Amino acid sequence: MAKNKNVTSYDVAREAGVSQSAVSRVFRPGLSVSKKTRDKVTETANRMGYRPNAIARMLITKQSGMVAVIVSSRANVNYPEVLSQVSKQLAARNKRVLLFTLDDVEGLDELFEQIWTFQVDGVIALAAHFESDRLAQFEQHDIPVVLYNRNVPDAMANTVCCNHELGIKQLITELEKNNPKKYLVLSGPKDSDVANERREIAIKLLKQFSIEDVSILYGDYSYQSGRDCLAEWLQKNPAPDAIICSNDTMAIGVIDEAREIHGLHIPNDISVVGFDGITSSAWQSYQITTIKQPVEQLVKAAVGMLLERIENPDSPPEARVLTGALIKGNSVKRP
Amino acid sequence: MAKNKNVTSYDVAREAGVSQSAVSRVFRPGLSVSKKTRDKVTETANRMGYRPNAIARMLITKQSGMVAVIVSSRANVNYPEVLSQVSKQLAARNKRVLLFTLDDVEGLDELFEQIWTFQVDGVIALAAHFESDRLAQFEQHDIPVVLYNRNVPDAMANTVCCNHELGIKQLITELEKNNPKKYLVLSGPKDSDVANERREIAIKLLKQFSIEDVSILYGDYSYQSGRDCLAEWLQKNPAPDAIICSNDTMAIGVIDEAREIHGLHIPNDISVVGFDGITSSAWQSYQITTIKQPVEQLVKAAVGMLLERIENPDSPPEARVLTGALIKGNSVKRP
DNA sequence: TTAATTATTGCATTCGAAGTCATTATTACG
DNA sequence: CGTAATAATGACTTCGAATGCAATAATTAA
Repeated sequence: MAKNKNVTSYDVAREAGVSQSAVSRVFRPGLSVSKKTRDKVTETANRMGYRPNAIARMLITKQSGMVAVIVSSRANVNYPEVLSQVSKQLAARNKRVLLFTLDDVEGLDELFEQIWTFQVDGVIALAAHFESDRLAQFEQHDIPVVLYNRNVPDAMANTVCCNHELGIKQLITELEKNNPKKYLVLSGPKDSDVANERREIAIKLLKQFSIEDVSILYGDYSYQSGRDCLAEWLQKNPAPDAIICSNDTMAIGVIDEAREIHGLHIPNDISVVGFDGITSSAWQSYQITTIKQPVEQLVKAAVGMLLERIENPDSPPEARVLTGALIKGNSVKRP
Repeated sequence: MAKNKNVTSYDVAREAGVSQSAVSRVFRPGLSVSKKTRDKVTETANRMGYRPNAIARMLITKQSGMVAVIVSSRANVNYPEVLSQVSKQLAARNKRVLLFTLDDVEGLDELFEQIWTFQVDGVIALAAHFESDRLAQFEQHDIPVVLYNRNVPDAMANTVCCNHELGIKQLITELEKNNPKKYLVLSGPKDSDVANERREIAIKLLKQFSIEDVSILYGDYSYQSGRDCLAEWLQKNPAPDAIICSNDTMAIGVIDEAREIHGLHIPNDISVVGFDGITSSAWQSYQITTIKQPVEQLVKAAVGMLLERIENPDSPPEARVLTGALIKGNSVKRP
């Protein structure tokens, strides 16, 4: 069996004594074929090792069955988990993932070229920043887009995002139980939308809690930047009471630096909170109080919206905001 | 400009007053076109927003320009880094990544179906286990395969792998500096080829070092399994002097468990080594002595071999073994 | 049993670019 | 300036499956 290679529907048709159309119909669901020919074709196809050629099918149906997933290098947040969820859930809906990684804005034009030429059915962008004219291009090409982990109310694209405001409010509420005096906010990079959003929300909420003594530091989401920022701060200032980090990775860096280099005790000397709920945030040595992103549900929402948009191109853009779970770790001082 | 959608080479040809063949030639490198027509066509194409349709091109050239990357769920080792490297390096060689994730062996048939129908130019499998009849299928379909992070000498596929034997030898040499009495080997799961290889090599090398008192534990590569295995061991036995973990993640689990629950000091009470050199192995709280996989070079080798095989299908299978770097952390007792 | 339906089938065309081949325009050279 | 060599061009075919439409077969109704 399975003779492989270049067995076309014509070959099967000839062998089975039917027309090529008949073969084609057997391999498309819900088309009118008699049981007799169906069996005959199926048997012959199996015997000859025939598989419909997806490329040819794409060409005629104008559906590639592929979804472009754009991963910006900034999106390390849960990257593996998100990506594997996306792949799995798209597979369940009979779509494949065409993966694009994006390092710098330079590659953007090239990336878009690729997307047009591959005629993908849709796009899921993980934490990538697209100017609105980029989004307009997708519109022009009739390619539905879902932005994952972005919250742009006015966009013409669908978005899914974790509820930053609620999450950060919960974190601050935790921190406030000890009435810390001095707050530090360790933000992600200024060119990251998520980082900016988280930072501004933190500042706004702290104001609402009537806290004025807040300093802002800027890291780049990395472990090392968490360490560096804290080290630099401690060179000229006393230790703060609480640090709000824009992600868990920096929080881990902060904790390591505070503990190992400066002999500070977490949480007694400094309370630290993170965001994302990455695996290592729960490790015994850190046990960070953080907001766990509901990755599976976020992805489910993203995939669902995308497919809805593919099937029904006129459905209006939608923003889905899901609530993360507060993880009470051991990085915030108990009253 | 950029009117988009369904602008075909015929449209451009008509508008530019040339034949469709001419348009096609302009967009393929190295074909004979006069400067005049080239300019005219390029201008018209840009004005009309024409992009060659990759699907149609695939059909006629029988080259999809896509490489299937199969990620087994077991491959968490450096997953994000490897994947992003693969994507980047393939992009540089003008190939795209079609991503498949593999959870269980159940999905394998379906996965292979997909690969045939999508007519990918090649396959890179990350730490997936394929029986030899599976490999034979690739052969039959004339699809080159590279197995990443696997070392199967007799296979008919290309393989790239880190030098486990050398790496583990270096680790044992480090450990031996203190003449530990009791060794534990914490292996990965029995159904993982890499885990089995690392375990057997460790056992063999320990014998060569004339060490007989070795116990084997089995984890599943996860943090939690590292903790659980050590906890279980310590219930009935005294602490060992050295633990060889098959990956860094389990080593981190072991360290956390030893330190936080059992009050043991690393490295003074127990020396621990890992393997892989993942980011978190270098975090201040762990500083694991480990072998760092040369991910970039491994990927470069894998991509290089694959493309070589695509261009020259008759080139013989090859196994590339690259040497990892010994990272001297702080998890092994100094003499 | 026959006409009217309905279910199957095959023919021919289509998707969009690439490549073959024969034809025509250029250039080179004696 | 004429001829050979070369470059450029377009008409036509190809890749492999899907589908509209007309033809035929199977069912049903009368």
